[in-house]
Amino acid sequence: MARPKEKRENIILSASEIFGTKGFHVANIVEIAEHAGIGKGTVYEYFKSKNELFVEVVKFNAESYISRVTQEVVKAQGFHEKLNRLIDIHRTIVGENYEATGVFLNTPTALSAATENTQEVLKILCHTRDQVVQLIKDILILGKKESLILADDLDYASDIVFDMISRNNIRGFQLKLPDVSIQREQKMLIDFIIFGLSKSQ
Amino acid sequence: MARPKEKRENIILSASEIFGTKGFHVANIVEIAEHAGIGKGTVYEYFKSKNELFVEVVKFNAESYISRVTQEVVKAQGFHEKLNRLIDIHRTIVGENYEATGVFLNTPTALSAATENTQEVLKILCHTRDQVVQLIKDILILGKKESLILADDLDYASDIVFDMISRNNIRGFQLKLPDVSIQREQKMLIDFIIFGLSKSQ
Amino acid sequence: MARPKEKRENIILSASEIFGTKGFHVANIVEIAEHAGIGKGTVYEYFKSKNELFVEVVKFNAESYISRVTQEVVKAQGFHEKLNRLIDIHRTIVGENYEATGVFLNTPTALSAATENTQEVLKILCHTRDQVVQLIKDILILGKKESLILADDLDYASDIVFDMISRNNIRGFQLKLPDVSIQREQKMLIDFIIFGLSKSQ
Amino acid sequence: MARPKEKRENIILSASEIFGTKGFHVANIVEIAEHAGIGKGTVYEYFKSKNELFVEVVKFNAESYISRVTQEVVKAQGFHEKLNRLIDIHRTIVGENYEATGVFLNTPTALSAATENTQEVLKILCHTRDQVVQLIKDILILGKKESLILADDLDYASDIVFDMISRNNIRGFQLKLPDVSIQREQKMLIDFIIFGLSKSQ
DNA sequence: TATGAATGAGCATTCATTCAT
DNA sequence: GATGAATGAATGCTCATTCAT
Repeated sequence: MARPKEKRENIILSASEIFGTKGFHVANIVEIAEHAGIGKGTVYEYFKSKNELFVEVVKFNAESYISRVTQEVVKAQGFHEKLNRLIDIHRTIVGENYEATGVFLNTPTALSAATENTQEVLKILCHTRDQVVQLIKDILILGKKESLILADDLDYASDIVFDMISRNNIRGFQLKLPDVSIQREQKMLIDFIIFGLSKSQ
Repeated sequence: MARPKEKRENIILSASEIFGTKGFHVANIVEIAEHAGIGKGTVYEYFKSKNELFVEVVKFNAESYISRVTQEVVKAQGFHEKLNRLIDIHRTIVGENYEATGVFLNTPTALSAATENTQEVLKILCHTRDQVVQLIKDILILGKKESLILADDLDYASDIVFDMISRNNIRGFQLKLPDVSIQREQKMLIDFIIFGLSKSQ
Repeated sequence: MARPKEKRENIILSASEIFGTKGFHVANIVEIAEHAGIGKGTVYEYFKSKNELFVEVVKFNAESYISRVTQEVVKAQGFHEKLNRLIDIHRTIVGENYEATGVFLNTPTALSAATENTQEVLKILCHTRDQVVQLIKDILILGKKESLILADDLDYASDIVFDMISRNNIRGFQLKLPDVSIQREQKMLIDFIIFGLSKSQ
Repeated sequence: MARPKEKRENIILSASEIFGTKGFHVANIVEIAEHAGIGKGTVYEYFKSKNELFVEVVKFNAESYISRVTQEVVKAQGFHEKLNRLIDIHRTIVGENYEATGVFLNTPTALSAATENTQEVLKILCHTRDQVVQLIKDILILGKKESLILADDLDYASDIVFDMISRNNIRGFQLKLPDVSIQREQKMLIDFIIFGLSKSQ
């Protein structure tokens, strides 16, 4: 017997790409199935409906995103390194699958058309966002301990930093900036986060 | 009988609302026509297709957005007031029609499903964004003149400020924050823009 | 503007034939539409779904059946003539559209597979049956007045007479009996109804 | 492991119930297999197709019906007792499996949707009906010998009696009459068969 | 032999678009 | 110009059937 887990994941991966590229409504099951190299009926062996498949796609990517980001940040030491690693891994993930991963976290509205499961999808995305924001908050707390930052309201600060990180990367990929520019922008971003416009960047 | 121009705008207004609320694919022509108080055949007298209508909707809202923002900023004096006015008017516009206006500027991906005209829509949105970013850059230049900010790369800075302003407002509306919180967050936002995390907020 | 009533009825007539010939599940909308000489989308302009169309088909045929039977019986005078006319018109109607009309009245189970609307359909069929049974009861009352029959429980009697009339005709068409035989059987049927097996037929 | 014969019959029994309850088209192989406690592939080891299974189900029930009815009637002595037993056993069988058995004999049209095998199924049902009608004819011959009935055309008479017996029972179950009423109706039915409406019932 | 994962034909339904009035 | 009846392409989903294990 084939291990269903693998096949299921295969479908999710395929669907991630198609949903990511075309959006929920333009993506269609036949294409997802063909892209996965299976018959369309098979998709329905693993997922009750297109809607359910979509929710699972979002879940899968959200979990994978969180897991990778967390692991990466844990490995780093100190405020600066952790922040850099966070920005790096975020960009890497977005780069691997521009639409399917990073974007999801950022633009819940992008999915608004999924009608039936909008609520469920939004819940997943909010939860994911909350987790990353918490991660960022921990980094900021570290930054305070290291006297690198002074901000008081770390909840707000971490929230805004998350936005900046994800917007930053989206922009990078949308504009297809060269690596050099990306690194330069990343440096500026960190400066901006720390010093705002008050310091010459 | 209404003059053609008025009828056309009537359709665009109606379509803005429906597209904005439901997204391109879930919105349908019949509903847009009914909401405009006309027959669905009439929509096709003014617009070649649903796609074209959508493009016109985006154009209309983008232009209206730019025009209102510009007028508002012009009225204000000095860096602080201009920045505040910009954030205010942005929030006002988003508030008037959450989906149809502000969000468009921010999340090109939200529209990715419009297939045929994705490119055209993206061009409009990028152009709009560029205009606001330019406006922000002018404000930042003023800020530098007033020695309120020090940043060098004002291109990058204005870009990032734009993101922050729009994300900030989206968040406000998504979380349905009370006005008091919004004002508090707006203050924090400006502080963040100017001082980053280096200053106790 | 075309008179919708006519087109609607056209679809019902077409659907009666197809549903009648093939049954609810084998019948399909495209065939019904083609048979009606229209596009399949048009069917949905007049009926919300295949299920609703089916219910309307049953309603239409039931009403038409009742109306024709009643009119015919009213025209006749006396027990014998009324009973003969009833049997005649029943056979005529069944003959015109074997499946779509008479059979419906007789074999509610034939429709059992219509799932969603089984209950609604059954209600219509029961109601129709009740109406004819009442008509028969009135004929039997007349028969008693004319001292042609003696039965006491006319409710039961009319019920059973209805069954016999409809079964009789179904059989005639299923076996494709020639007209002579049908008339002979009709005579025997009436004798049976009146005298049972007690009288030499 | 069960001997093939048993397993085959197990499937037929299971299928009888499902087909009987839901009709040919709504019934599905997975449910039949599950209800039989086997895998759906196994059904195809014993039957070539859903259609063939259906034909076998009809055959099985028809044979079982004939066999039980015949055995029961043989046991009884005299016209009255034989007729009563026939009506009794018919009702019992219908009661055991309302849809799967008695109804089949009665309403060939109920099955009309089975497309491919309609003809084969109809042949079986007609044959079964013929057998019971012959049985009834023998009873009627006995009745004539006992001078209880006078009818000449016993072919027609037995045919009509069959219809009445089966319709009568269907009605009993559809209306869910209490036992008392059923017995009362059974008495009225026999009276009707013998005396028609000429005798006060 | 028994199984159930895989498949794709088949169908109900939606909706952008056309066009006769 | 304004309308909405008519249309059929497009698509989600079901389920009988096959076949590798």
